[in-house]
Formats: sequence, C-alpha cells, structure tokens
Amino acid sequence: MARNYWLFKSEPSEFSIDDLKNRPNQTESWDGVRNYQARNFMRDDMKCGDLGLFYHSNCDEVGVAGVCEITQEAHPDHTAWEKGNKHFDEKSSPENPRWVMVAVTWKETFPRTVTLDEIKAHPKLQNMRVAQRGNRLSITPVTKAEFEIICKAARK
DNA sequence: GCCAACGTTGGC
DNA sequence: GCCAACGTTGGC
Repeated sequence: MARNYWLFKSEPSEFSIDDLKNRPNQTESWDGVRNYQARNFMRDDMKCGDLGLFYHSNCDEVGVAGVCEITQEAHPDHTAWEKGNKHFDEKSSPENPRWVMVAVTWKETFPRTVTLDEIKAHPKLQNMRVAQRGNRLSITPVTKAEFEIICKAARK
C-alpha cells in the first residue's frame, strides 16, 4: 500500500511546527477538526507512515514550514464531548463519537518556509488546494510529486 | 429541500 | 482590520 501525503493547516500562534517538535515524543493529537470533509480524510484515508506538510496559516510567513508523520490512525476526538472545551460539540459522545483525530509526529522543520506565493507561482503546484482561492479545508490530500517539490524547494 | 442569514476562515 | 469565500443553520 503506497503511502499517502497530506497538508495540515495550523495557525502558528495556536500550534506551530516548533510546538510539535517540543512535545513529549514530538507527537501531538490533531484534535479539533470539525469539518466533515477533513474528518473523512482522516478516518478513511490516513494511515500510519503517511507524511504531512505542516502549513502555517494566518501569520506573517504563510506557507509550508516542515514535515510530520502520521503515527496513530483515526480514533475518537474526546475534546468533542468535554464541556467547556473550545471544540465541544453536543452532538458527539463517547458512545457515539462524531469526530476523530490522528496523532502526528515531528519529522523535520524546513531550513526555510516554502511560502504560499511560491506555491502559487510554481507551475506544478497549481492544483494544490491550498493555492486555490477561498479554500478553507484544514486537511487536504497532496500528491507525492507536490510533496517532493516542496521538500526540495525548502532546501534551495 | 431550498436558500437567506450567519459565523468562520484566512489571505491581504 | 477588511472582506471574499465558504460551511452550517434554521425557517419555511
């Protein structure tokens, strides 16, 4: 089974690639996803060993800042039934969980961020969801080719 | 099941 | 801080 590739969006003021690196085991649960499309990607298609581009949104330097790896597959997101949690959803419960999360582990912080401008300008990255206007999906699939172009660009 | 209103996202 | 684009909600 071939490995899949993903893009994870995060606001670095909330959670950055460096925050991930500083976690115990350099691992964190990707909780709080409350969008069905993004959930379905996690639930149906994400496997251990898949790699993710860690994208910084809503910040000074918007773009891909590093790489993480899926180290735990989809399981119920318990923050959904914790009253008072920012991501609380009364329609979810331990008996009937509506939302899932995966665990991701830090792999690499790029020597420089590959900016959204570069992605938009690159002829082979035009199809990336993140390059398209109005895109709000926090987890999107990327192709192996896209993944590799970005990793290579980070080292230039 | 339609669709207007609303809240959120996220680039700028 | 602005605002376009989008997803969700709820009245009908």
